[in-house]
Amino acid sequence: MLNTYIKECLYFTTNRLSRVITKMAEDEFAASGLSPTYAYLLMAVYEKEGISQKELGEILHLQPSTVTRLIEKLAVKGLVYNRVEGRMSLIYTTDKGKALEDVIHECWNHLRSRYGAILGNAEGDELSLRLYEVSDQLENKD
Amino acid sequence: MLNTYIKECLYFTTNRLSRVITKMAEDEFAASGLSPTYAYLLMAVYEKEGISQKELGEILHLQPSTVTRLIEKLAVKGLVYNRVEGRMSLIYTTDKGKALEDVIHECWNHLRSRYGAILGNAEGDELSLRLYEVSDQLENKD
DNA sequence: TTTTATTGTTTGCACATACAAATATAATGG
DNA sequence: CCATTATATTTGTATGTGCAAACAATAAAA
Repeated sequence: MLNTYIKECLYFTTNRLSRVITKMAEDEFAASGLSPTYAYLLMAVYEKEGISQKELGEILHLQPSTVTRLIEKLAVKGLVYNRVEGRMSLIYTTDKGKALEDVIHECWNHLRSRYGAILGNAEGDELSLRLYEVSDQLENKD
Repeated sequence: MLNTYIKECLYFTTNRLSRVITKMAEDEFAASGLSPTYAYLLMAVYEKEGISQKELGEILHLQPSTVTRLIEKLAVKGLVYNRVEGRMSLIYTTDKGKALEDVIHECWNHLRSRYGAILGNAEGDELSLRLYEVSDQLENKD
């Protein structure tokens, strides 16, 4: 049965969940005017003003080229700027960017409690952590 | 700490896992000359020759427009053709498409045992099933 | 039967992400 | 100090996916 193939395939089920949860996240983060990935990037910059793109890529687990593009767009929106330091480009939030911090945090909380309400709060967090670890395993023991 | 935000966010961890497993799947399905999604679509057609696009979308949990595009490309490769029946377009495999059945099945097995070797076979299947259910919950109880 | 609503598919557009190659800067070995 | 290698970023290009609107065909209602 195909259903079996599909339900038993981590590729498939992960991607399906990814589509579902992305939609939910976009919905919640809409209040900030950003898509979720941009919001997360911004959060990383709040935590460390002057963070390098390489570090951002490591935290968000995104390719360097992707980080370049994300920052480009955030810069166009005037939320972030970069200062080139040697071969690195260091990222800082603008005042306009800083002004979003609370909103973004709110969105994050909403999202978390939205799926928490459905899955159970503990279960949601536990699943999330599990997925994080599974990614690690699959990436490294390869 | 941002790390907490990230590890505790199902949006984030799911998408990360999605990128990791997709890469692995693309790697394994390369032997078939198809990316994984195309291979799955083809598997669905093997199971039911003359399946409608709507059904395909439901099985694969993809939007109709996406299914249209997938089929377009499979048709260009000569693996599939469609017969318009009223307002529906019914999909059939060509001989060339049928010739891939075994290869695709092999790829599927390889993929499954590759992550099974890392996560444990039972754990892999169990996780996959769990993600399937979680998707259902998030999609419906909304 | 003509009009209206519903359903299945397609088209136009947009976006997130990746890979590979190019570029630019720094570090290291001769 | 120069030549080579390593590192960080950018650019060009491609892909999978979605949404919204258009289209086509059937069904339901008037």
